[in-house]
Amino acid sequence: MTKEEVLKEYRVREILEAARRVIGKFGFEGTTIDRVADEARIAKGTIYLYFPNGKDELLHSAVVEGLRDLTAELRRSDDPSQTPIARLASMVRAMFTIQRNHQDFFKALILDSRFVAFEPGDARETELRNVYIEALECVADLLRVAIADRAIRPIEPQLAAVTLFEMMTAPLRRSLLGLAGAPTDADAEAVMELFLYGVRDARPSGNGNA
Amino acid sequence: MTKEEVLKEYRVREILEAARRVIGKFGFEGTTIDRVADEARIAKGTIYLYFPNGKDELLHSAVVEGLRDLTAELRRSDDPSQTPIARLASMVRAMFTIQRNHQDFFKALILDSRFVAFEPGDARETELRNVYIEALECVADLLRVAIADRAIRPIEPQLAAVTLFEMMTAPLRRSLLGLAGAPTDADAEAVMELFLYGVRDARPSGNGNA
Amino acid sequence: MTKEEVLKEYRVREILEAARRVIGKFGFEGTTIDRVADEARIAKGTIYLYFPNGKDELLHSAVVEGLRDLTAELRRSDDPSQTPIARLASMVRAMFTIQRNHQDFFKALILDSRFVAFEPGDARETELRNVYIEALECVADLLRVAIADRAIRPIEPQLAAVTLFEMMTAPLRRSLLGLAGAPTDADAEAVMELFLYGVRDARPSGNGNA
Amino acid sequence: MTKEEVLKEYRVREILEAARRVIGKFGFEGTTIDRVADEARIAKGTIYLYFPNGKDELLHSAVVEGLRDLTAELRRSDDPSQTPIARLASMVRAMFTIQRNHQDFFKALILDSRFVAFEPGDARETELRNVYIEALECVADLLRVAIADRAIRPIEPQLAAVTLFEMMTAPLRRSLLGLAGAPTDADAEAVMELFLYGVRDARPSGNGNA
DNA sequence: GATGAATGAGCGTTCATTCAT
DNA sequence: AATGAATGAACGCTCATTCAT
Repeated sequence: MTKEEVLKEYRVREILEAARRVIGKFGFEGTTIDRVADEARIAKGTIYLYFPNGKDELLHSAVVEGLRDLTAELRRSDDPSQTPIARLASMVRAMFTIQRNHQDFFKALILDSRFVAFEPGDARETELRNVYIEALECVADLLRVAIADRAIRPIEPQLAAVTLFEMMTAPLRRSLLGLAGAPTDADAEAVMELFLYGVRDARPSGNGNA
Repeated sequence: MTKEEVLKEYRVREILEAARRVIGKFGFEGTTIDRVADEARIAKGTIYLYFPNGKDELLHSAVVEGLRDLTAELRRSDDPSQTPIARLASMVRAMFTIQRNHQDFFKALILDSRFVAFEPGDARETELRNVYIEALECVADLLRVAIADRAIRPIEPQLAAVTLFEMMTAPLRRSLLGLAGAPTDADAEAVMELFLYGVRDARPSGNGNA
Repeated sequence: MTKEEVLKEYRVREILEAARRVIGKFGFEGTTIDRVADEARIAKGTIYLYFPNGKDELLHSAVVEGLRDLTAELRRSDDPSQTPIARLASMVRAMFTIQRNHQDFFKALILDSRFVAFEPGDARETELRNVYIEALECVADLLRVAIADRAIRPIEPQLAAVTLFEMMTAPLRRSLLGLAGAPTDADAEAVMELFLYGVRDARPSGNGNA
Repeated sequence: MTKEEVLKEYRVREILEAARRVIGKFGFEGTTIDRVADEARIAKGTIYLYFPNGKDELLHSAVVEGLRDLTAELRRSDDPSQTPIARLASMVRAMFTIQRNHQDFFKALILDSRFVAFEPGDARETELRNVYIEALECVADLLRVAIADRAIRPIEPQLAAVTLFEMMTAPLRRSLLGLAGAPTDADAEAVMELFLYGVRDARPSGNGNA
């Protein structure tokens, strides 16, 4: 990689980080090129050197990078020597940690983003899809292992993974509604337990109607 | 109710429906007063006769009405003579039906909305919260009954309700990612089963590691 | 005059009075048809029955009527049996009284009005001119008498009349600038004295340089 | 001063001059951002670079600048080595000159401005007041000197100054009413004489009734 | 005649984008 | 490469005017 490329990558990263902070502070709708430039301490025009396609591209990249970080973190937190269930629990905890660390950005990402809002066929839609799927597959792969291991039922792994992702937003949503404080580790455990066992009462004396 | 009030309510409804269609087509960010007026086949200024506080109020009302419709539908679908579990299943199916009927709007609502984006203390934030909570409580109440009935475990009903709400977006999200077709009744069943039983393998020979 | 005409004149008067109150409260720029209609307790559309040419015509008429009232008041206050100087003093006092009675309206009229803002040739410009001149001539005629009477110098009566009119706004302007309280009778006397004697020191020991 | 500051000041001046021309042509109510931008041959948005607070700020600045120019001109025209009366006469002549040079603008300023139209407490109201008072004080100070010098009577200098200001608008008003041509030097002399001596006939044979 | 709901031109303002320096 | 002044399309909103009832 040439010196120029290194510099370029550094600049791109700086801009994207600034964009994430701005998104966190002002939401997607409140994110303007001016604010990102200010946050990155560069001139507005400079952004167009690194993101020639403008704002859409920049926001897209910021979201993609956020999801990639998420994926990377999920992978880093994984310890294949553990049982599948323990690994799943680790992943859930890891996602909660990331949510907490980049809280404002993920809050915006979850509540405010148009996730898949590009024109059908737009290359960016594909990329966004792929990076989301990649995060998903971390979990789905683990589910496949767990299924093979008979640790969990033979359900559709991808649907279960999406479901788990959505479940993890529940404590955040509840917090935003003022129904609870910020998500805690206890919430991570609660979500994990719901995901594993559901709500059904398994006690022998349980009411067996369905 | 006087004739004027009837007419006014009719107009308000027409505008809100137009707004919902526009939100569905263009997302929240792409929703402009011009587009709503065009969609409602009225002049731009007319909107301000019925929504004097402008766009924010209009979007807020559209979202609130959407959630109210949801709540109403949940209540209508409920048959208290059934077992709690059967009633829960009905609710899940009802929500899927609504999602299907107003698919684009709910897609925007779920993926794009700033749900709680008003200034803290804004009366609208409170209303939005309340109407969301009302929908939530339909489910939470049912969960309380089910718990009393020992049909489900003594979990925190409100968290479980939020979680169920989030879970129900999973098939929609999956569909939007191109990983599956539009949500079906089968998806409703799958979500219901996950919610009830979780993913854990309950077979006697199951691998019990945790 | 037919019954219809009487009614019409009554309505016109009501609307004009409402307009004057609104102008007083909100200034010319803040005067809208809606506000005038509200103030007159009639429907917006009704105004167009009596002022088919719309807002410009209405404001024009309100100003004209205000000036006519002023003229009428000046005439009513005049007592031809007095000396010209006493009659002038009465007129100045009368103008201050009117200013006080319709303070807000005249404040707007003096400070805010486009007095002669119509297209050249517009019939309304002519009318406005004429009604203003009519008020002016009340004073100018008196000045002519005074000149004939050798009570005042043989100056150009019309210019002197305009000047007196402008001088009378000085206490109001001073008040609006916060440099003094609302115009008082003492201000009327001071203006009158300045108009009669100027500022020059007439004392024998006075410094005679010019 | 850096090059940027010079350029900025130049632009601000250009915009303000354009604004003054537009105000002169269309009056305050007819002054739109579009027209000012057109007149200044810049894009509408550019105005907001130099007047971030928008139209109110722009109009305010235009008026303030106009009054400052007036004050500066009054000071420039003053020659302290002359007698107070001669200095007063110079000031009156100077004001007429300025009126002539920026005729349309001052016409609007005099006839159309809401001079003190901001919310009470608004910093701009204070500034406007102050700049007006500053112009006033040029004259009031001179009047104080003249009083000390016994050239004029011991009248209230500030009221006399406001009165003189108002008197100077008389020829302009007369002209606008079509009662005379544009103000001339002769009008300046006439105003000056009225201000000094009033209208009273001082001839020995004069009619002394009051 | 009286109404007021409906209209849409026109306003002030924002902000993504361009380009001369 | 980096800048930020300049641009102008597009937005939310107001309000004088019209017209069906």
